[in-house]
Amino acid sequence: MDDGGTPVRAVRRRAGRPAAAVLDLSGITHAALELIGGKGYDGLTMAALARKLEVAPSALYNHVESKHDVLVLVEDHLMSLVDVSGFGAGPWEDAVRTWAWSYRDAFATHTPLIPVIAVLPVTDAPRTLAMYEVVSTGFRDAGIPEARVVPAIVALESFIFGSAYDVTAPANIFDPGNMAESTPGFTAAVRSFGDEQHERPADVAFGLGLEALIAGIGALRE
Amino acid sequence: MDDGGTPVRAVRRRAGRPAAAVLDLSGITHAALELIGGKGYDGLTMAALARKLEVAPSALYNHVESKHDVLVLVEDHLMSLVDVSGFGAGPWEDAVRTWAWSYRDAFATHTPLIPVIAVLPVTDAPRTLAMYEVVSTGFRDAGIPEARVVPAIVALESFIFGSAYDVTAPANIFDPGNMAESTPGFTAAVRSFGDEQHERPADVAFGLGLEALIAGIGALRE
DNA sequence: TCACTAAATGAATGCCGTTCATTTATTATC
DNA sequence: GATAATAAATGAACGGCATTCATTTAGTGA
Repeated sequence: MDDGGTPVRAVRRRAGRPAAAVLDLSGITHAALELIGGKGYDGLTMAALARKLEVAPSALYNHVESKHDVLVLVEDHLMSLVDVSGFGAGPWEDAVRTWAWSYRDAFATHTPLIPVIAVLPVTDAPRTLAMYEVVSTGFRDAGIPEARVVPAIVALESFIFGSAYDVTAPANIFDPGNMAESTPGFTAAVRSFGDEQHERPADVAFGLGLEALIAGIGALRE
Repeated sequence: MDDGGTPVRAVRRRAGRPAAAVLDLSGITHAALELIGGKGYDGLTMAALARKLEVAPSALYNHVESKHDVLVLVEDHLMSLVDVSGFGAGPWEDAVRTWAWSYRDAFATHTPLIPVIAVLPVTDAPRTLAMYEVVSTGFRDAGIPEARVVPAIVALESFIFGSAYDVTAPANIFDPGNMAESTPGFTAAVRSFGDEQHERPADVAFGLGLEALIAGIGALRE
């Protein structure tokens, strides 16, 4: 596997503008995704990105203003993996389920992007905006009062972001260890949950919360 | 305001163990909170922390293993601000409301801790564990089946964490800007929401989602 | 008394994102 | 067609970051 550790070019490119541009936003995005796939977000550094693209680190700054821009590129790419196909093609509840599960799954392996998305003006991410257009239209057409569409989506997204973290939590996160005696109620609850689970714990919690949100928001329809 | 920029000590302490210990975990925690209060999490560096405590940066490593440990100290301190007083003192729904709103508020100004909490084994944070004990007992006593207590809490927490980010989002985050024409459904929804809001937008979304979760989880009682 | 441990200093390390002067090629203008 | 402006690369440098380590000094237990 190419870890981006060693440049493959035989000869160094000499200074100055090359005949054909080496870099573009799409190439930067995909190189970033490869680095993340290999070593996670720790592996995504401007130096490693430059190495993988066989340029000097400073060359990247002709195309992005900062590393934050790179994260936005990756975020907007991932957003195109979110499945909005259910809206307008069946019951609203099913569309929301498909959307929410695919949204959580897309970002569960990209949690470092969550702080970026959560406060990112939609203008900066065209595919993200396109996703909102489909979803908000789907909510309106399902009968959600227009003034409630945005808060309903925000509530669902907040739940999705938090749940994406949960997927990455270690299996023993709730093991009270040697504190078990002083926390009998919690310890019993953790045991009882562990005993009867078939699905992944994170999936049980996500399913439970999602169905509650769908029911509560669905009740707003008129 | 003390920004921790300049050490106040007149004379340098000479090398070697001092007669009385200068540092302890509580002092480190409170100095960290002061730094965060002043300049946010960008201001929380090991060097700034050392400056505020009037020690060399390396001295901190006699008390914590890494900066991550400092974040855990802060996290566990904040968890004691979460209001669990409602459990056992009135209706379950009211207890959950009090708990959830105070939990979200405690971490809305500390979102960089969320990636830390979300994957932190409870053993490492005694106050966090104590909070779970009260909440899980409250859920069980309210009639939530024992095997559902943990996923119910996890679902609520996921929503709370995501919502904490939402509080910090810029006011114009949903302004579609010059893309408004291509996203008419979303643009109309954003307008309609903006027109009639009285509360803070983040509070409307949080209230909506929280009531849905309370209703859905409450329906599990037997 | 003496070894061991705890807690401080201060110097050094390697990595990080970013900036800037410089070089070269393309594009736009007269 | 010359010339100016712009775009895209290199390579050297910067300050800041968390962390490590040798060293010094003081308290502690055998």
